[in-house]
Amino acid sequence: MPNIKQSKLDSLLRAAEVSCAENGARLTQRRRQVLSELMQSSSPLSAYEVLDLCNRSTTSAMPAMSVYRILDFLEQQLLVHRLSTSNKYVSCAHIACDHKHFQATHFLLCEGCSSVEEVDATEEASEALEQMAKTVGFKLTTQQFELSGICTTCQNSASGGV
Amino acid sequence: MPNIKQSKLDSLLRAAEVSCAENGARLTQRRRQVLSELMQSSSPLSAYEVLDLCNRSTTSAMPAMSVYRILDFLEQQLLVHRLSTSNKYVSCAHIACDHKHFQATHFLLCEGCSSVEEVDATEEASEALEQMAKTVGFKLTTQQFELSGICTTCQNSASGGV
DNA sequence: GCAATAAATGATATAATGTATCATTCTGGC
DNA sequence: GCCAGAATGATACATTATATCATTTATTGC
Repeated sequence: MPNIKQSKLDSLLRAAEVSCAENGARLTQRRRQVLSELMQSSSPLSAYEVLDLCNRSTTSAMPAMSVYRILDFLEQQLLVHRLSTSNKYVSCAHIACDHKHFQATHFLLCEGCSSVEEVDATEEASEALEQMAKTVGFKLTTQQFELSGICTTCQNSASGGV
Repeated sequence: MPNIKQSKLDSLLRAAEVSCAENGARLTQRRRQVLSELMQSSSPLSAYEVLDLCNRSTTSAMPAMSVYRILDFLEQQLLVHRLSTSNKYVSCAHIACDHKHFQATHFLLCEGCSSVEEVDATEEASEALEQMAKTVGFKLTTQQFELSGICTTCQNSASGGV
């Protein structure tokens, strides 16, 4: 279910290519393919789900190893994010814009439709959590949360499905 | 490395037994064994790590399936918590006291010594996160965060390890 | 352009983690 | 003791992830 238009996909991939080039890296055919599948998915995908999608759309079979390698690469390039609670991957929501990942990034996971919303941490939330950690002497280093909830769409379509 | 005294361990296990009984459940020998290993560990353990520890201390080998079943049981009884970012388990910090899990529970993971601190969510943090979700129309259902950082001990012993 | 080098991918094997299923044993109530 | 249900054992298998070495593809210096 391609939930984005071809033109949109193309421009995202172009932006990703530029972004890689700026880091002295290359967005090869395989990497583009993996990233493209993630961009077209409305929900996070596991490594093997990505693999299946890739092998469905092409003739030359990709080995699992390659998918893991490529996902690692894409994550380093900040083109995809890994959700640690589900061991799945989503393409970054800010590939085409000039958004930088200065703050912590959080993910809102809809229990209804499995969609994911990527949001920046607010000052208030970061501070409140830091304060909470401080009360037991902890000094936070990184923050990335995956929050379960119900998205707007699913709240309205009371049924709770896609 | 048993980081708790035998007397402490015994009283924790007794409390766990009582807690189970109150729910009409039984803390069997196997379940006690698994819980005991988690209580004695200073850091979270994976299912297979628990399995190895159990099989080291007894003659009759426990199958992996049992460990998973028992961990599920103990989690339902709120005697252990599952850390979703690492797929590991820790024994609850509040087995012996009358603490109830009314609020969300968070976990502070020390990058230095791998220890875990269990803390209740503060009002401020919960509210700030809810607010953050609200800005994109999300309604949160559950919250449990695993925050990386450095614990007091490791901050002081600048070396950073146990 | 072409060899030398590095980067990326292919291919195979295997480790690690988690679940399904059915058989067996244990437990409490009668 | 017997029965029903709970708990565990045992086996197989699905899923997820990594190690390793061979091969292919791109880049650089000449």
